[in-house]
Amino acid sequence: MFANMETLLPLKIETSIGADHVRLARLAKALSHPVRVFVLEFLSRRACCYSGDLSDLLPIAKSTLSQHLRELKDAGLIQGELEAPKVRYCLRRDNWEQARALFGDFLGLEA
Amino acid sequence: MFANMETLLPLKIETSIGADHVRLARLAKALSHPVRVFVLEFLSRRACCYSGDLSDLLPIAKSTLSQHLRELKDAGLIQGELEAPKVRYCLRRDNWEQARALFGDFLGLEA
DNA sequence: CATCCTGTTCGTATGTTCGCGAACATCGGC
DNA sequence: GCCGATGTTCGCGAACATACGAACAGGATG
Repeated sequence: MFANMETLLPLKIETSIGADHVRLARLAKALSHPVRVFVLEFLSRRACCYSGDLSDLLPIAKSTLSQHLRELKDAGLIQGELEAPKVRYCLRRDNWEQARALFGDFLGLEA
Repeated sequence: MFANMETLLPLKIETSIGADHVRLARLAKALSHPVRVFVLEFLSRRACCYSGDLSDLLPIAKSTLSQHLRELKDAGLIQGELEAPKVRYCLRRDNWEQARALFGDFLGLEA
């Protein structure tokens, strides 16, 4: 047997899955629900929108929408600011660009 | 109140989430784990590979890898053929192209 | 200050994902 | 016909995801 058996696993990790794989998977997870895809597409066209705009369009409870928005926020893809009684959501352009770059690289696409 | 209140929800569905949102979310879900991202990237470079090749590289149990491969197969992104004692996995180019098109459209990227 | 409007958070229920080892299936070779 | 090599499927527990309504928070407005 190998004396350094316990070192093999870390070696495997290094030589296979890297930070970009994890990052891309994290982004893909954020995109892994139709509602979140819709929200991102919606926001990528308009500059910003209110939570209520989305709630009017989507056939889900407000609490559910709020949860999806939080996931997008946690993934760094959107940001929300309290504005009067409403909440204004915008795309986070910096991370959106990073996402485009990562997916583009992975899929062999370009801007 | 509206007399046709019960028709509003289907209307919402039609006017918001469409088939492409669902399709993209389905693909994103397949990409939502680092191991699956790695496998796809690996396969997109080489034409095909054996399950054992991946097992040698990845720090996970074979049964776990098999599960991830099945998910990619269910998503239509890869195909596996039994070849002697091994299993040969290849990218499904047709659906891979469709995935590239969907993501490209969504992200505003071109081939 | 009470109220309304807009969203978020909480609690809960239900199902899905992830990882493993054990057991099983399949095929070539002895 | 049995064995070994290679993967898949099964069964399980822990963790996470999805959805909802009820309850809560914060700011404008009467």
